[in-house]
Amino acid sequence: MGASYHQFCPVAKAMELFDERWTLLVVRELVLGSERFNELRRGLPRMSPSLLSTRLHQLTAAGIVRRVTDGGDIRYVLTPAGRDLEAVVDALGAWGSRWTGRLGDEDLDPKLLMWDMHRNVDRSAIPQDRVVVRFAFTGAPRGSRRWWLVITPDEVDVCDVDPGFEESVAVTADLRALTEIWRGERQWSEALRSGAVAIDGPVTLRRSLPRWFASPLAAQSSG
Amino acid sequence: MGASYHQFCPVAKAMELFDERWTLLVVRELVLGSERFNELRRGLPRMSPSLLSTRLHQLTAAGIVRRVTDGGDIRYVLTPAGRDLEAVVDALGAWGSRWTGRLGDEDLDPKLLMWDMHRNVDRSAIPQDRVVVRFAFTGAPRGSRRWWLVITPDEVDVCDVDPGFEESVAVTADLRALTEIWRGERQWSEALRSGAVAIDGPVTLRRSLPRWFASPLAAQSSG
DNA sequence: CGGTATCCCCGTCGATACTG
DNA sequence: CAGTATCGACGGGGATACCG
Repeated sequence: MGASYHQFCPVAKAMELFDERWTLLVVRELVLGSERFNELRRGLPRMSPSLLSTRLHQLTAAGIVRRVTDGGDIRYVLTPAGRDLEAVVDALGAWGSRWTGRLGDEDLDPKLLMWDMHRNVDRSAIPQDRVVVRFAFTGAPRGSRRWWLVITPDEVDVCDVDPGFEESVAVTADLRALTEIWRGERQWSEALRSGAVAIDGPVTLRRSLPRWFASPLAAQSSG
Repeated sequence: MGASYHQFCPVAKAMELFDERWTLLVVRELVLGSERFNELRRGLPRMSPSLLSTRLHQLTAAGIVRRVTDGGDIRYVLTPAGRDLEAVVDALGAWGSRWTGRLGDEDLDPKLLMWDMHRNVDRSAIPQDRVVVRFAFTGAPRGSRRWWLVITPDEVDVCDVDPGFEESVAVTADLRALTEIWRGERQWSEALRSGAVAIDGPVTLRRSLPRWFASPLAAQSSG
């Protein structure tokens, strides 16, 4: 746990838990629905596994997380106290959207963007059963420019190598542009018009693709 | 500034600012109305002046605080971005009230309690012009057991030495009990009945004293 | 009153490797 | 998949002294 502030103020008591690096981002991942260790890691790629482990222990000790085992299956779930933190995460996210300004180049991460988009696919907006979307990012480092989302009724997979299936539609995008769209700071329509993003494929897919991805960030900043 | 998380998520961008020790408590003080350097220090007694200085610089660079000078007068005021943080502080305070459990002994601080009470006196609830309240804390370290609040129409002063004026009413209290009352976790009536707190003085003053102090913490946890 | 300067320690965190 | 072990650096921040 973090050091005590020696204050009786509830804000101080709360911040004793949350003023340590990564802690609230772990909570964010749990609020977003991740439950397994390596699932959490994918949402927190720059966090070392040992530190994630430490944080999960701390959050468990604080009564925010419960480690649930079922056979070999291990999941981390929020307790009622943890679920109540959604209000804190939301308040921080709302403030961050409004006031943190333009993203730095170091904040752009195709892998993380794909991971976040993949878990917010709105299947009901997709007019076919199985769709393969290829993403090509300009302005991303070599080796993380090409990605595929394989969307089936049951699941959505992220691949960084060609999965082999025939691609249904291709998105070519400036990494920053697509990130800003995802954050709700830019419109698909504007980005397509300006050429920052291009969609290639059958017209029905091309037209509906922007609605396949239901960004919780954009929903938040507009709501 | 804190190190980057390399994430585009608004929660991460916000936490880059607030995951450093003390930062959000400085914001809390500003939200509560403190404006001068040494006024902030009184609300953050365990924070070194150099660190407070650093934090104020960081908050200024982040567009959360503005340093306003008028002659020799220097004040720190929240910008619109800073005022928007009130929602974050409130969410944290609400969560902290509900879930941080019993205070540790190290969280009890008569000086801080007096400072917080003094700035939340509801003058309109006091039936006289000038009132001197003496506080005697049991369960506090020698040297910080006796305090006085001198309440006049214009201001409220905290003293740790006898101010000389005749005392109007005296409160004898277990430090933890009064702190818990202040946090809204206990009722004056119950504490008086149980003997954890005693009020001595003229009956009119004795009866109305609990309403003189309008705790923002109690208001929050009940609302 | 409103800060800065300095110093040093200790703990956090990051990196990497490794295990059941 | 689900973590633990180890190790080193680096810098945050606590304490104290001091200045305009």
